[in-house]
Amino acid sequence: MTRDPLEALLSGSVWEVAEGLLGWTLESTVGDAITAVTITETEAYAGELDPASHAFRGRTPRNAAMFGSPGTLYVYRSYGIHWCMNVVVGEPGLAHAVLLRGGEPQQGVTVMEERRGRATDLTNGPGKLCQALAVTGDHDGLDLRAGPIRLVRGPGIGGRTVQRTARIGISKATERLWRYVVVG
DNA sequence: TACAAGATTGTCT
DNA sequence: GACAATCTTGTAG
Repeated sequence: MTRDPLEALLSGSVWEVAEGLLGWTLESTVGDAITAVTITETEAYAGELDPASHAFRGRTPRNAAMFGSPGTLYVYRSYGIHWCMNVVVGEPGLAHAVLLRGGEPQQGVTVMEERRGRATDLTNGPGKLCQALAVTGDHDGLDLRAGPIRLVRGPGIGGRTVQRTARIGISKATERLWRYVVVG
């Protein structure tokens, strides 16, 4: 069988994927512009096993995409204002997902600056990342292999270390070190 | 039917 | 460092 690196990555556990996604490229082809970032910050959410996950209390119209197949994009609205995106992992119905929290601008920086309305802090946060790449609820449930939002093998983390820390912005299960960050 | 809380960000002091 | 903006979900009456 083919050795598609994305398939190989997605076949792992949600924690393996969260760490393995660091250094990958997230490419967006929304509109006429192509924008891409190198992923440097992720968090693991283990569905119904995880009190901090949206899927903990079962399936709802909002989180339905999380119960789909591995490689599905799950986009949700945060605080009614921002969008945040996840990569679905594991068997369908498991609702495991990796939250993409941040990255380094790699392509289409000018477009990202226009979308963000500023030239600093373009992609160092979940909501900012989605705005810079023009990811919205319209992309919820899409396949990350097909686009317009795609995951492709990136330059890697260049020998830098990966740090594991507590997750951010949640009030439950904060003792679990399920956040992965590239140092530097 | 009403209300509180949330995987955030930007602005003001 | 503190607070407002704004929408979806879950729970209570």
